[in-house]
Amino acid sequence: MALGKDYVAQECSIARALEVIGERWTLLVVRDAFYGIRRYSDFLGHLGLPRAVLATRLQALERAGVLEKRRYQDSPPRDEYVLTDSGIALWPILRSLSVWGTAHVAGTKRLRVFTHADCGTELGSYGECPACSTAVPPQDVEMLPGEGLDPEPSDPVSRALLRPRRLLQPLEADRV
Amino acid sequence: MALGKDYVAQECSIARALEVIGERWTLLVVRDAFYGIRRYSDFLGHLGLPRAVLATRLQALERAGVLEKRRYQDSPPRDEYVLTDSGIALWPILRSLSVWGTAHVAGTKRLRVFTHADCGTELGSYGECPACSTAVPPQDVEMLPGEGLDPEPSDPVSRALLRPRRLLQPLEADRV
DNA sequence: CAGCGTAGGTTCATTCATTGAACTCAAATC
DNA sequence: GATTTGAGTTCAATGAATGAACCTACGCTG
Repeated sequence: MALGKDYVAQECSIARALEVIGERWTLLVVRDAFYGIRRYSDFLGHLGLPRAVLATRLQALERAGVLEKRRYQDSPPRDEYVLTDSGIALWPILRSLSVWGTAHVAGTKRLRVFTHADCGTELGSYGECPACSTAVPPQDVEMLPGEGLDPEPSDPVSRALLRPRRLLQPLEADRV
Repeated sequence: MALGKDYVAQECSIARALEVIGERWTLLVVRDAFYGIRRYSDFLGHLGLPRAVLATRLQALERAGVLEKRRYQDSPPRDEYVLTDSGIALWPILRSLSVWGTAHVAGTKRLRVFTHADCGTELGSYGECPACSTAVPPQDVEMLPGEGLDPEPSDPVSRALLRPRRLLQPLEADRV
């Protein structure tokens, strides 16, 4: 988001946050990173966005310190994009967006259910566990498919995401 | 956000939420509504966005049921835009964005401080009161200027917002 | 009552971002 | 040697954002 056109005039931490994660597709890339997606081609296949936009977003998120690019093999050279601590701190934002979307956008069924892995209780509005009354870190969140989800999606990433899984757990582990 | 270019392929409540509030400027309009701004000209002066964009956003938010347009005088006819219950439910999203922006975007000082009006305690990350351990509804949130804020802003709306005030309280009440 | 001011918009040309398709490049595999 | 695969970059066409100017209905002032 560039100059004059950016939110620079805004003395506001919300505006600053939106400078980083407010562009089109950006938060969906971050969401996918929470789902365990780490590779360019998996983001591409799952999000269905233009390659050029994905490359731009990944670079911007890396520069902002939300994602870290790391080499996972040398020959051929391949990199993966992993959430940093700063990126993991975005979880409450995604959680509150998801809660609001389910409750207030017409026709949104429960598509995914998030539970506290330790006790199986469904998370509250802020991502806390009502039973244990603690904030649940994303590592301890279990994601389960909800009723509204297509049971036979065409792309392999969506198919892998139909299985219950921990947030942040790399997708490679249980690829079909 | 139109077709093919929208997030329709995404079976995801986050994507649905972003369809409504994910466009440029939209969340800042909503933020201003929480600050008590209700009139076209006040949004315009405070946000500094093009009039055409403001008109488009206000209409979209009204259609989505986030804002309600209501006539507050008949001659000349004047309308104001007020948050609906669905709009007020966006508060946790704004709160978590603000917390993340302050903590993780370089150089962001505390610009505004939010406290539980009943007890004066500063809100926690999710907008809860650590002292009373309850979620604080925006009506009960007091907003105070932080250190990083310009003490002599040029536009009258920013000047009015330097005073401590309740969220959602109409700005007209204490206009300078 | 003529002229000016004001709130709340539209319209318009220019600039900028997004899209979708095609192209590149290096390494691995057939 | 030919093909495939991952990870990009380049490019023309489309769509959205910007900033300025214009419009309209009403109220106010002299």
